[in-house]
Amino acid sequence: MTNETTPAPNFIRNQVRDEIEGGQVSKIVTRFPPEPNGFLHIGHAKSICLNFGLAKQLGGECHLRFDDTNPAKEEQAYIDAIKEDVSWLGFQWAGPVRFASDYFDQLYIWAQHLIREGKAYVDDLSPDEIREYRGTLTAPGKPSPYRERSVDENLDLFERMRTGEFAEGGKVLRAKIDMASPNINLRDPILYRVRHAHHHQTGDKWKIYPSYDFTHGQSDAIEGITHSICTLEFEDHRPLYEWFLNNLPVPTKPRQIEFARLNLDYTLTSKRKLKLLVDEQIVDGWDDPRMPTISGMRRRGYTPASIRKFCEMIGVTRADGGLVDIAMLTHAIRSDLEDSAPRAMCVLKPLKVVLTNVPEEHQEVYDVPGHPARDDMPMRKVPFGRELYIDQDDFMEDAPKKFFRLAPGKEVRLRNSYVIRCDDVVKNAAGEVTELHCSVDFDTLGKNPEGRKVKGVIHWVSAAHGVPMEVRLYDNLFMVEQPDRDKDVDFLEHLNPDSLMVCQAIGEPSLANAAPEDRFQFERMGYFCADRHASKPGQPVFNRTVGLKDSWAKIKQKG
RNA sequence: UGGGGUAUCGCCAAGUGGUAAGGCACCGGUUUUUGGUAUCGGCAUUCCCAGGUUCGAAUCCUGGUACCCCAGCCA
Repeated sequence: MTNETTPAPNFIRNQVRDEIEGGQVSKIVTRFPPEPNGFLHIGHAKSICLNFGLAKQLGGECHLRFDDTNPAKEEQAYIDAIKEDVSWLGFQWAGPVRFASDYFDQLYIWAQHLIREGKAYVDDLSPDEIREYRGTLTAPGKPSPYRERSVDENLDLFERMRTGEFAEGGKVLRAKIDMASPNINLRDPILYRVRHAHHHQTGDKWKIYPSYDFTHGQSDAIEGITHSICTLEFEDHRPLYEWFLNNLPVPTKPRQIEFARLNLDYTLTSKRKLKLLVDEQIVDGWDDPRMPTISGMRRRGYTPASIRKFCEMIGVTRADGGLVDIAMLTHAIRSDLEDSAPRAMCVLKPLKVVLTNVPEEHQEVYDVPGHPARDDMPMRKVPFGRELYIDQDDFMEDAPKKFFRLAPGKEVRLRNSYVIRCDDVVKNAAGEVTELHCSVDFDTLGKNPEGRKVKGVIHWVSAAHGVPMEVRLYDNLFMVEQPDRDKDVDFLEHLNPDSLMVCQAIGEPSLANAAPEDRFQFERMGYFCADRHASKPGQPVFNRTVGLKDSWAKIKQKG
């Protein structure tokens, strides 16, 4: 039922297609290489859809490889979460889950190879000294005094680094390239650093860990990756990526291609900052429905198809600095759920209505379609009686002309039921409306009233049959388009205090036994998803995924 | 006047010398027992700017401008 879009062309897809047609590549192999130091977010979804999507469409394969070269920041829990997110999005990796750490032995041998070739050396400079010697953006660096050590000494020192003889920060292995290069990545980049850390995959085997630069391209080469797709900030690393491939006896020569990362309105796509929100308990974990993480969006009610569609919509380019309108995302989920979500009525902010001309013992049950356009969805039973709840927002005492809902003396259609007229407004001592007395026109069930038009339709729930339930409404986590735009203002300053609103709602009986992750359209209110943690059949808890488009809100705003 | 990139409608984005796709958003009509959906129509004489080449330029050349990335023993 999901309207999966056909793949849009983009410069990478076109290039790979040309290479396949031209015979330069027989089978494409890509990889998605997350570091297990946090949860995946919507920006990663773009990369996942690109890498897995490309492989799928062009008859190749895509690997899942954890880029686990920094044990201090990584955890098994993140590995588990990432695997689940990729699967949930609907992608299967080829072969086993892979780890850069699977290649540590080979990488070590290749490091020794560079030393023997005179292309790598052990440096004793401190971190601060290394920074000084590196120079600046405009000034060239200068060679370390340890740069010309002999091959034997380097080999010996490197071996002793491995066995844990030296302290962290004391020694590093560096490539000997060019300290005066205008590309800072070529000023003798660090290959290995000493880390006496326990690694989630390799345990305590290693006291040294390879850097990203020394690991990534060679891992690609070992796996036979043909196209190593990454984001634009790695563009400056490409000469280094290629330097390793050209100076090491690697089995294949992958190519790195860069694309622009996703920037989304009102959304943070920085793992570091998202982690802060979690650590400071500003949100309820990585999968809080307000988080732009894959798991947060899942819990909010986004479907895998909607996220895939969004990624197709935004395209893939090298143009940076752009900012995607969040409306694109909400459009993607609405268009999916419009077709697939069964309908139900649920009153979020209940206001009691007594139908004075309906007898106490009166009972009616309607058979209502589960979806207005799909007769393959099961019908549901909707009971009706003397006392109902409607939403507070559907009544106004002093209603403007364009307000088509209920007001004193005015008529409105109860969705799937009769037309009623508001006769009396009951208030408490504080002057607040507590109850409405209305009368039913019994000649309006399934037909329009005689001689007049009733334009408004509102949803309702029978008071005697309604199911109380918690419903959570969400708004943007941040109040500004780019919460981390200004370097001098803490992004937390922009937090939206009203990003979560909890309602004690009353839903129609068909909602009572919803299973976790069941999705519905609450008519006129939006799309809702039973919370995968808190919701239980018989005691449902719903999260609002996204509201329906609301043209009344626009009219109201204009005045 | 360090290096590497990018500039096409409010936003995303096709387009690769032959006379500006599409989506989102927005505006208006029709249908509608969801102010939803669906459907119809509108929405860049112009492609960052200025010159130049050409019968013809968003596409080629020259010179500007703006924005993004790089000085982690992070990835």
